[in-house]
Amino acid sequence: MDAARRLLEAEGPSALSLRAVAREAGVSPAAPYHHFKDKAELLDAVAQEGWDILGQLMQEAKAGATGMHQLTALGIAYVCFARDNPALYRVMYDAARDKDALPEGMQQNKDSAYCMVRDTMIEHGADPTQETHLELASVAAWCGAHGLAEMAGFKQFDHLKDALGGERAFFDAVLSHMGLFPKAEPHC
Amino acid sequence: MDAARRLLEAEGPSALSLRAVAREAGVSPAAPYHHFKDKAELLDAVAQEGWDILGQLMQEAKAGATGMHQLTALGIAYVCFARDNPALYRVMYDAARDKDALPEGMQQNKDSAYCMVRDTMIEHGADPTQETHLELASVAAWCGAHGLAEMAGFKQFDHLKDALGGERAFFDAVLSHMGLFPKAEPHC
DNA sequence: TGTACATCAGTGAACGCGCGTTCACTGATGTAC
DNA sequence: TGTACATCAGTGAACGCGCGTTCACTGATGTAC
Repeated sequence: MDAARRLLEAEGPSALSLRAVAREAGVSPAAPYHHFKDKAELLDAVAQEGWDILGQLMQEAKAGATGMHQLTALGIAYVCFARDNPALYRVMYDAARDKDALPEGMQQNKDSAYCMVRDTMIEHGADPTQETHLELASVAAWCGAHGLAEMAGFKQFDHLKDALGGERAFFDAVLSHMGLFPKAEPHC
Repeated sequence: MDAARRLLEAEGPSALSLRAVAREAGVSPAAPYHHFKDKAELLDAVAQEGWDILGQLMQEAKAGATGMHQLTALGIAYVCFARDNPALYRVMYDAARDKDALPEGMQQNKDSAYCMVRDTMIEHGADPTQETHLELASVAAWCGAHGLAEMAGFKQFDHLKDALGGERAFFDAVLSHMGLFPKAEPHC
């Protein structure tokens, strides 16, 4: 797993073959089969690790903010994770697309990234009895953050980052345009 | 190009090799090299075709709506395009990510998908002199639509689609939660 | 109207490569009696 | 304390595969004089 993570950020998602991972781990091509059924299982494990890390980072981000700003902090943490771990982020969503589903438990586990968004909305005024409305707001926020995460690297938006005074300000400004995320407090 | 498109929707993006395209076109593996410098050039061409089609569909969607609803119509058209051409959509963004940029002209050509969003906002009240604000709103809308396009296929949201009475209603509800897209008129 | 030449889209065979996976196997470590 | 056995993480060689790309070549079509 360590080798996979190392390789991923060094060479990108397309370099993540079973053989390459074994090579990086200093081990024969057959060795990984003692730990994973096949390539897909290894990739799934890497992806799951990614979701766990994301959840953890978002937890920390939430703890470092107050009130409604917690929601923005979650969004920023999400986008920063994607920026800092682009290859891992890709593997996470590739795996999800393969199964046409986000990882199981994403909507159940209290400390999953998705549930944190939902819960934070409830804590700050969303009506938990309006189940559909609440879920829609969470999905919308999730979509917005994911969209931004994917766009953020494009050159076309460099001039906006400059105009706003940095990448973080850009993230903040885009998210706050979505209505779901209030403008952030001035720190990261 | 036709063979590439056919193959893409039949077998998915990972099946889109030069050899496979040649095979699908009923031609030898070397033949494509008379039309494209290498594989990347073919993929770029396929992606560009995708952007053109997307722009066209959005144009039509806009023409079929009135007032502020045009913006929602654009968003829905975008998401529907991604749903109907998932593999092509993937190739488009894969190519963009490779170059860290959306296709050139995306922010210049009047009839590009991105500019249509921007222009439609201006037509319906956005202040064209507040350049940064206007661009941020466009980017936010684009991010939201892209995020939704990527999430829409996940099983986790099936129950929301059911609760709302269909996929289109789901798209509409999520987009309207983003503040940038007013609720749609009741048609597709 | 002919002739010479250039262009073009194709062929088919070959290259070297990295891949996922399987196989029989080895040696170290843990465990039951 | 010894002995027999099971488990475990590994080896290394081999398999068949599809890939991108290159090569010298072919035949049809267009064009200049």
